Amino acid sequence: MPVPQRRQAPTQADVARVAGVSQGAVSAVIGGRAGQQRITAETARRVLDAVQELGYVANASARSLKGKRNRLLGVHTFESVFPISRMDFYHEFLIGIEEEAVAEGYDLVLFTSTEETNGQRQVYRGGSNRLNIADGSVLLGIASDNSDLARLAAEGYPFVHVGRRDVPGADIAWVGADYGTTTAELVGHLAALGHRNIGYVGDAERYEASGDRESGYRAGCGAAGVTPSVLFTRPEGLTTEWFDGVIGSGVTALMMENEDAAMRVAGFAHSRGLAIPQDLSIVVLIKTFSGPTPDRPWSTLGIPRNDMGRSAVRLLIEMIDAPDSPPDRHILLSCTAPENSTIAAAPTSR
Amino acid sequence: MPVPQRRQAPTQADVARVAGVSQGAVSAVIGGRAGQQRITAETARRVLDAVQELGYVANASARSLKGKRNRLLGVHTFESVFPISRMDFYHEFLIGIEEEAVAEGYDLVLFTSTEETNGQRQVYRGGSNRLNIADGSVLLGIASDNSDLARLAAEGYPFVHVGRRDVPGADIAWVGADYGTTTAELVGHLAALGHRNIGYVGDAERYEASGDRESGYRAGCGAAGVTPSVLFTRPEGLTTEWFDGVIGSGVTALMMENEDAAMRVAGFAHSRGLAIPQDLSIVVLIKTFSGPTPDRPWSTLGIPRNDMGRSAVRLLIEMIDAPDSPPDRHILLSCTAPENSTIAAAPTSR
DNA sequence: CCCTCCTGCTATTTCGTAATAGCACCGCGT
DNA sequence: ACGCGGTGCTATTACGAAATAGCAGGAGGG
Repeated sequence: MPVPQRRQAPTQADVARVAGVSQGAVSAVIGGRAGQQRITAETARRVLDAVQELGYVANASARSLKGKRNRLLGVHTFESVFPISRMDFYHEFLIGIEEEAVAEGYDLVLFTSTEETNGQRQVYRGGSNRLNIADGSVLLGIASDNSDLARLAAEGYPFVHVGRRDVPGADIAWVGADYGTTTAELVGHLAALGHRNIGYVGDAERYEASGDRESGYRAGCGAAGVTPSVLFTRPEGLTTEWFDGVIGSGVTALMMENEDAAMRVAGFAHSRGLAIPQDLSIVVLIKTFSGPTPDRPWSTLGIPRNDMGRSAVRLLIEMIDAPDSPPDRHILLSCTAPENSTIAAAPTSR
Repeated sequence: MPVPQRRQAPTQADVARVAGVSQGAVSAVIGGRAGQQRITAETARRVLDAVQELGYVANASARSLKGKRNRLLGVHTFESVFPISRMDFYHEFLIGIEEEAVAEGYDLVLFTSTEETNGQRQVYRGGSNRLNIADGSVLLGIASDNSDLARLAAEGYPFVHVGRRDVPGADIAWVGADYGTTTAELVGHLAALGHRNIGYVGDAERYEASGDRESGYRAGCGAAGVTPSVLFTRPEGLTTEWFDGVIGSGVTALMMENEDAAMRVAGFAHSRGLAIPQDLSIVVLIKTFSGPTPDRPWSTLGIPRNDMGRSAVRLLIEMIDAPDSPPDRHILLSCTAPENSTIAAAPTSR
């Protein structure tokens, strides 16, 4: 099969020349818009023959130039997209985003050019906004400055944030995980297992999502008739004295926002001869542990990452297609309840 | 503060209107071609102010239609980019590609719009070629068909294939792993461990890379004074009878292209009471096993995936920057030699 | 005082495709 | 014979950016 040795791809004009018709006729035949424009079967055949002969394919740039869209969706992460350490965290989102982009026939632009020397990425760099090259963007990651988002929103650029994000004065579209509900249910589950004294250890840094988890915890405690007990700290802030105090106060279950903190607590428990989960149940609310995978996986809330990625893309495309009648721009997806690996019935006595 | 509600991205014409100049002047200022076109500092300032005010960014489609650069590099895979099953295989390439793109200040376009309903992706799809939107592309994976590549090359589109790829009549740029040399060295290593009878089990499907491995094996045999013995088959083709025959003929080491086949052989060895590697050394030349990670990792050639990704991007950018004086368009990177996990000295007797 | 040269911009064309306006031609009715 | 409507095309324009041609206006020289 001889490959046409053209230096440049054939255009509709080339096809038209071969078929002996005008460029417009070629466009009509290829576009299949027989409704608006009348083409005889004979002409269509000649055009299609010429297409075949020259190996014509449409120039996507010209096509999208006419359509005023690029059919490009941006993916902006505030950290690198494929860093090994963060792989578990972002990878599944990206899979969902890609799957939905495939289904919708969009290409994805990974904004990698926006990285500063410190590894941080920001939307506005040198005053210009590269995101505009895409019809809209999905934003991922936590380390962002709210002002970038506010500005993007103010400019009317279509974007969806993965993870709940409340920016005062701006109505940001987002797809989040419903940590609150699942956390509340989890408290109920622990109460049903006999736990009457359930502690909550939160991160010192508060985000929208961490607030959700905390209020879910409080709601769950209210429903189960358990007194809430909340501590905010960094993992380093957790000391042996604190742990002894917690155990002494009769706590039999801990809900922890931070996996590193949970690892510390596991160490304390071990040194005090307490078994997890027989003596102390532990739930990790979000997996952030940067070290190796522990032998026994934590009981942890399942984040519907794939679904969140897919939903974000779907919502984004809706926003692009119908900028004036926006659909519900805030989507909360249910988390899956944790396995019972580090959850057990409350100890009868200690 | 009035919010510039931009329903549609501003164009150079919009900028020109605000700055009180013509569209051509805006283009000249932005393009920085002060050499050919004279613009006063005052006019340039007004234009740049308007750019800032409107948040203007050039339309990628229009630029590429005109044959200009977008600082976009395409990534085309012939399968989905993030499928779980293939994750190990592609992920590391993508990391390298991303790292280098970050370093060079390019953004990446993942061509996901080219997927057929059967999951296969092709360059020329739906009668159009999307790749044009990027300045050049990195192609990954096993292409079903060489004709796409030949055609792209004939059209003068800059692209680099990851993995060696020889297409008759087209000079395709590629970055490959030097399987041949490492395989040859490996035969020498086995010979030094006392193996005089080293079998080679190849895949029935032959690619450029598999040919490299086989010829490396033959070269290594020649250098070590060992008689080569090659079998091409699918894993299902390996039977107990075949295995018994191989062992009976005195083979003490097997080099296998396919990890699934190696798993089969391990099963046979187990049923015959032969220990790996004490009684039989096995080297897997390329990890393709689709099942769970085995307990003991195979001795296997290390593919420099990250480096291949980075090198492909570097080569691609060179090709884009200097299309007429191409650098060496074929790069072979060394594989790392295997660990001795399933390699041992030849048994003294059996 | 007029002609030339230079400066700094504007006007126009180009890229490939798609949509719209418009134009020849045919057949039919009167 | 003349008009009228329908058919099947062609001609033109627009999309956004960039390159090129060209044009006003001022400076300078003769």
